Amino acid sequence: MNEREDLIRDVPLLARLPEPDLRALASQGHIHSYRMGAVIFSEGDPGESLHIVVEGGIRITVLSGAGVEATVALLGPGEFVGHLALLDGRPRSASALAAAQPTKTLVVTREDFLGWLAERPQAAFALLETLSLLLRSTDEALADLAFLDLPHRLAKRLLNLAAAHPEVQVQGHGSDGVRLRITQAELASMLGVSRESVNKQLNVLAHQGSVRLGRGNVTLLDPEALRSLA
Amino acid sequence: MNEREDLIRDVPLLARLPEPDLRALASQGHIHSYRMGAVIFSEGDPGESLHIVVEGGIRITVLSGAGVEATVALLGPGEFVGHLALLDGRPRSASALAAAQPTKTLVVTREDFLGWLAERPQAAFALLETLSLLLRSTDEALADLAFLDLPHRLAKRLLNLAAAHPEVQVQGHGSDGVRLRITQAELASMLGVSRESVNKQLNVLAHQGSVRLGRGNVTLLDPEALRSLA
DNA sequence: GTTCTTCTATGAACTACTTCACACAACGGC
DNA sequence: GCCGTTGTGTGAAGTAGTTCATAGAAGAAC
Repeated sequence: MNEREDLIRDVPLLARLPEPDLRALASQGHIHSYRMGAVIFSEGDPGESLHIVVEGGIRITVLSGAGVEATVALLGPGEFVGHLALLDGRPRSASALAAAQPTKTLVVTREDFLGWLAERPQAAFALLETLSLLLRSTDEALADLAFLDLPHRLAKRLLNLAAAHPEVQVQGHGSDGVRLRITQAELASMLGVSRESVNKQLNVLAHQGSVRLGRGNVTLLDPEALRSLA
Repeated sequence: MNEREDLIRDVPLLARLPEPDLRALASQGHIHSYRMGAVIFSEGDPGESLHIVVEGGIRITVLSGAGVEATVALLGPGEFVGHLALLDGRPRSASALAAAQPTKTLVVTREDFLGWLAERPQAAFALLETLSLLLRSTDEALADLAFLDLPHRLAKRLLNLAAAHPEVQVQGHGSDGVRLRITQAELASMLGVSRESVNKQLNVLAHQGSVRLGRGNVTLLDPEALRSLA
């Protein structure tokens, strides 16, 4: 139970909620398990639940225009998907797959959530504030995409990812850094550009010494240099 | 007072509210007047109020990177700006100017709004749903920008604008259509491309007969053709 | 009516990305 | 160990957008 509560506290949508409310919500959740590659939900499905990653990972994909599948986000433990479904009950706007083996999620259904919310006016208040902040950051991402070129956007995204996943703090052989577990293809579809472009720009950064590249990971060596770029 | 109430009902953020709640909120608002070009608020200002356009128009601008001012939206009567300020009280993320002469806005301050909201748990609920829909549409716009090329985005935007401003329904000399009062430069900065590109693409549409171009306006002649493009 | 400003129109040169093609390195399965 | 798969690295050719330059037409200012 305590583990669930910790998880739910890390969901930005819910983080500002008072402690007892969190506890009550966590106690209503159920744990689901998925095999690697299993479909958690598909684009167009009725949206009925929030999934918080307990173990493993979730890959969020959308079908863009010509049926090309693009990965728009990768979620690790503590991250979540489906928050909008709780509030408006609309169909899923993206698909979610278990990306790592074994993936467990804490599931909160819309029904449970709404029942819980109805008894807690204070919580609705906190949620409004949080949603509004979310909306701001999406607006900012939109402006970035429209106005910034790839070098800027890449630097910004790397810093964002580093801030969101403070997990792996690599130290040793003369260079510290934050290591992001992400492929260049995944970065590319988050940035709305091709894999090759990301690769080239990452190599520019690598030659400057701002990052170190590896298979399936990028290590940020000089966040300050990136920040001045972004 | 009744006029105010009508206005507030047209704000998407508030439209789902029960009638008496709307009335109460409207009665707390004040009418402000601005001369053409007057600054309503500036990027970075503390966000303390919602403005609903009563008469005239508001131009929303942001400073992109190299200090280039871009118009991100144009608001006409019934439209509004500053909704996020009500909820999170963050600094303004864009500037607002009176675009037409004389511009009057109905202003609801954060303080009034929060006081009003505290007494209406039901309203918070409706707001959550609305905000969540807003967030979805912003997410969609983000995906469009990343995946769609200009012809698609332009067609989509024209249809969106037409749906949002059902005002001017032109009929006569053999061709009906919805006329949008917008310059090509404004369209361009909404789409994140150059004015020239918008002009060229609009002319492609004009030669197909889907739209008719005029100075400061675009008339949609064949919405179906646009829809199949978008 | 004349001038000034804003808006539309269009072409030429440039650039940031794209797609395609391919080489190779790392890891997992067996 | 070997092989299939997934990921990185890179160059060549193409393209959708850019900027710059320039022209004319419609309105607003006086």
